[in-house]
Parts: sequence; structure tokens; C-alpha cells
Amino acid sequence: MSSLPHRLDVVVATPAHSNLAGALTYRCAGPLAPGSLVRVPLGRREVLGVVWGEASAPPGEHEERSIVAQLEGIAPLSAAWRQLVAFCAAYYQRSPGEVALAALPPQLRELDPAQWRRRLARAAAPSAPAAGTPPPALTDEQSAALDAVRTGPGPFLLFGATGSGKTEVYLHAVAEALAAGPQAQALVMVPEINLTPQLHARFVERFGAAAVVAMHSGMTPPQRLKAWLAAHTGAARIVLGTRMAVFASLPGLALLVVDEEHDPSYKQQEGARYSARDLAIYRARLEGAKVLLGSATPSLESWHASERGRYRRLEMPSRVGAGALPAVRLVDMNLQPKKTVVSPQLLDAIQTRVARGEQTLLFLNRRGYAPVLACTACDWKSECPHCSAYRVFHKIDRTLRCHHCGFTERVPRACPQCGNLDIAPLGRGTERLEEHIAELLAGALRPDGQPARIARMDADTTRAKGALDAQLAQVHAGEVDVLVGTQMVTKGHDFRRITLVAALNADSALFSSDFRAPERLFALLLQAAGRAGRDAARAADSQMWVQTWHPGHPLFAALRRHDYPAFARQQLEEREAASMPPFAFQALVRAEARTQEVAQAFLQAASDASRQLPDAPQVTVYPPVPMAVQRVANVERAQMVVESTSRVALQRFLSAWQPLLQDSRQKGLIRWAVDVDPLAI
DNA sequence: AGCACGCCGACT
DNA sequence: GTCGGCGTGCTC
Repeated sequence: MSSLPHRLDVVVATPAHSNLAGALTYRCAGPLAPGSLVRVPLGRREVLGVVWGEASAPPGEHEERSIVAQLEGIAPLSAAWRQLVAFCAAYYQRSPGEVALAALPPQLRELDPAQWRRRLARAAAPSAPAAGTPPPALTDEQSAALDAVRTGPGPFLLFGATGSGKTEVYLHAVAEALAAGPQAQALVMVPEINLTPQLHARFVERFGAAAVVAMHSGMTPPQRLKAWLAAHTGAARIVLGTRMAVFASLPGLALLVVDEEHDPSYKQQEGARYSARDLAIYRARLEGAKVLLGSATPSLESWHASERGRYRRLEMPSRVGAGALPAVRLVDMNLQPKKTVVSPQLLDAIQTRVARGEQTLLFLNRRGYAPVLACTACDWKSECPHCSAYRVFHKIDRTLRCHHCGFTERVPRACPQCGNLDIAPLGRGTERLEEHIAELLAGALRPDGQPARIARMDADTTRAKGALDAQLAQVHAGEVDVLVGTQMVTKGHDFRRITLVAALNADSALFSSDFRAPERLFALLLQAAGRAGRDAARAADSQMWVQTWHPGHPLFAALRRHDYPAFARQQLEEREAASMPPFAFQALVRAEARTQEVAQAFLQAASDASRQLPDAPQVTVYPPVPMAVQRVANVERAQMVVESTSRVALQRFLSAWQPLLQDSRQKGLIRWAVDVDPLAI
């Protein structure tokens, strides 16, 4: 039956363990180019695979089955694409097949050859690049940055204040990259789906609709396939997307842009836990393309690289249109009356804005009404029965919701433990803040004599399709005077009439056990500050307020001066002294099990086994510990940090460890995973 | 990862 | 007596 002459290695979506991690060998009638898409039998299923090359193992080890069909009519995936996938798989400890198949549009897996031909025919029409609108004149800083990108090899770190016109630099850099040849392509990445529409609109305006495709997880399967094909065939010159776009097949790739490169969203948090920003750097070098990272608050990794000269730093400190950065004011909460939520000074500032017809943004990183509900008579609290966490009280529908497992119940009418009728919310989230602000501003009037209007924007209010756009439009139209929201409101949206931004509960990050918490807080606050005073006419009076119990913290001193370099210097000194990233490299082994004991026993066994590895002397394996939220949906979770000052040693160690990890499996273990370069520990 | 086979508890 | 739980094993 399978006496066909050719033998090929094919990768399919199999996990890194289970003896199927490598490529599988199949037979076919004639040669097939590496990178070809094929359908192959696997067990009693038929799955999509990618031809990886000629068979590498001698025949006879397995019975070799035959390829069912090839997806014809498109060019095979390039050697560079396959190498990107291979690198990602090796670096993040996954199988090449898993990475490759996850990087392809999901619909590709489902189409039979007839459907495939139809889709291909429809996608074939190549587009003539339309002449877009002419670009605006550049500032000197923008021109200087572009000169550097034009003449140097990169990678480039565009360090530009919010409002300094980074997007215009991206647009120009893309235009120049595309001008290099008729096949040239550019990849532009943004952290979140929410941010793609406005950027997409700007690229379409400049380059024409046919030249630009989007790639993100919010698209339907047919849309994703269409966009993928457009990129793969070269019909699309620009791909704009979230982290998944780093794997787009781009035969003419000449430039990669990573906007807001510090954003944690670039790190995939399930499956292959890759960093799209780091892969962009790798891919650029691999394909001889340029790569431009942009941020007002770069990751300490990228900043460090630019200090060392590995990245070329391009600075754009000024705001376009001379809008000044808002003044930062700290409110010392130690000096406020007990239980103050909004200090009198801040309230006064908000009222002044309302009276002037200006807008205020209040930022509180916690949604819901109250994070905990508690009985006033006994010790009952709104614990989730399935997780080691409290369920959050959402007043709007009178529910208790677990933000970890989603378990939702109506709020009990009386304490479930003692029957007491008095159950009280503890702490506050955006819902309660909105209510509180409404009370505080009850008498405040706008210039038109209307009462102040308060709105809230968080994951709960924007869940419905189109709700986010509708809410943003409301704010832009000036229908909202005070906007209360989670960090969602700090990202990218250009609110021109906002002159006051206040962060209400920033302190928790200051003394967090997560060593990256200060870095994230600084980025968040500076980004939030950037929402204020975008309109030059109002900028002079724009302010960023922070209510804090620790006004003397050095983070705030740097924030007041909008001095990211000083903050970065201080943080990097600390990191170096403590031998932490970017001065050391880390990985995390996470385990999930029926009991905490099993999870930890697995990790301990793996740790013990690792001591025999050749690279063990250069690698520290820390003891297993329960995760911060130890139990989620009745699954116990533990983790273990692995660290080395040598990236190469850590890599070799992890690769050699993989089979030992498998051997350490025990009864009751549900799953385990390695996270290389984890963002949170 | 799927998908089978295989052996022990509550129900048409 | 069966339906169904998830433990174990296999897939080129």
C-alpha cells in the first residue's frame, strides 16, 4: 500500500512530549518542496501538516503511511518562515508542528481540496497599490529618526513621548520600505485588538485599502484565511496585527514595526508562550529586514539593549504641536481623613474641570463594585468555592463573579454561614467608584448648565460588540465629563478634551513580589498621563494626579519629571545588583494537579532529576512553590523558577530537561508547561 | 492534542 | 443489566 518511492518529513500539530515531538515520515508519489501544505493520516484522523524536508530517518523504523493530498496552487512556505517556526519551537520548548500549525489560519485545517480551490480562486485578484493621501510634513525629530532607520542596520528603539508622533514615523518608515521594490512588504504589530482599527484606518488612508490587511484573533476564520493568503501571495503589502501576526507568511518582508513594544500582550500566555517582540527581532535578522520597536516607556530589556548599543536608540522627546506633558501631582493619602477615596483636592480639581467643560479620566485597576463581600457578624467572605480567590461583587446584576474561573451566582440575601442579613462590600472597583463620584459631583454643573455626566469603561461595559466604539464616540463627542475606567482607558485612545487624569489606587504594585511590577506601573502611569493635554490649546493646564500612601517612592520622583531614563537607570541598577532580568535569564515550570502535593512532588522530582544535566552547574532551580492564586477551577497549581546568567546554558538545560520532566510525571498530575522568559513570577 | 480501549459506580 | 467517568497508550 505505501510503496510510494518518496519519503518526506512532515510536521503536524502534536505536543512537545508524547514521542511525536519531531517530524513524522510519510510517503508520496513524487517530490514535494519543503513548506508545502499537505493533508496526512494520523491515527484515525486526517490532519494538516507542513512538509519539513526529505525524510531524515532511515526507513523501517515505523510503518510509513502516504500523504492524502497537497493543498495546491500556492507557493510553499519559505525557508525563513520554517526557520522562524523552528527557532520558536526550540526556544520556547514546544514542537515545531505545534508552532507551525498554530501559526497558520485555523480554517486551513478544515478545508477539503475542493473548498480550498474555491477560496484560492476568490483570493487571487492582485491589487494595484492605490495612491493614498500625501503625508504631512515631519518634525525635525521625526526626520532624524527616519534618517537613522534609512541608513542604519538596526534594530531600532524609537523612544518617543506620548504624542511625539511615533505613528507618523511608522507610516514613513513603511512607505520607504515599500518603495524599495514592488514586492516589498511590512509587518506592523500593536499590542491589542482594540488598537488595530484606528491604526488600520491611518494605514488605509495613506496606502489604500487594498494594500493593508489586518491579522488578529477577533477576525472570523474566513477573514483570517483571506488576510493570510493576501500576505502570503504578496497581494497585501502591509500586515497590521497583534502578536500572532509575527508568524504571517511575508515573502517580501522588509520592515517590522512593534508599537508599544513594552506591552505585556506581546507575550503569548498559553500554548507556545512566545514573545512576539523578541521573535520580531529574530525574524528581522533572519530575513535581512529592519525592525523598529517603539515606546514611550520601553521594556527594561529593550532599554538595556539600547544602552549597550545592541539596539540603536532614536529619541523623540517633544510632543507634536507643542502640547506640553501634563504636570504630575501627588496626593499624600497619609494626610487625608480615614477612608478617603477621592481626596478633597482631587475632587476640587475635578469640579473645576467640569465647570470649564473639560474632561477627567479616573483610573482604577479593578473592575466590579467591590472585590470582596463580607458578613458583618461572622467571618464569611465571598470566596469562590472552586478557586483560592474571592468572588467580586457586581452590583449591576447583583452577582458574585469569580474573575479566575468565571463561576457566577446571585448575591445571597443573607449570610450563607450565619444568616445575618447585613453583608457589606469591602474595597472598591470601578462600578463603586462611578457611583461614589456621581454622589460627590451631584451638584456640579457644566458650562451649559447641565449636571455633570459620568461614565464607566471597563471589560464589563465594553463586552458587547461595538460597545467600545460607542463609548469612545461618546467621550469624543463631549457627552462625558468624568470617565471612570480600568487600564483599558489608558491605551492609545486619543481623548482631546481630557485635561485631568487621576490614578486612584496605584500603590499595590510598589511593593509587589513581582519584580516587574514597578516597571509596569511606571509605564501605566506615564501612558495614563499621556491621555491628558493632547490638545495643545488646553495642554498648559493639564494634570496627572496620583493618590498614594508612599509619595516619597523614587518611582514618583521620576514620574513627576516624566523621566523614564532616570527610572530605568534606577531599576536596572536594582536588577543588576539582584541578578535579575535582563542580567539573568529565567524560565518557569508550571504544574497543575488534583492536589498541591502532587503538583509540587512532580516539580521536585523534575528538579532532582535535573541535577544530572551537564549544564546544571550554571543553572539555579528554585524550590517549587504554590502559585499566587493556588487553586483555579478546582485545580491546584504550583511553579518553579529556573534561572541562569547564560541564555545559552539555560536553553541547553531546558532542552535536555524535557525528557526528564516527562519521566517525573505522577498520578494526579493534570498538565505541566515550561514558560521561557516569563513576564510574571 | 485527539481518539481509542478498558475497567468501576448510578440509572433509563 | 447499560451509560459514562477518566486513566493509559498510541499515532509516521
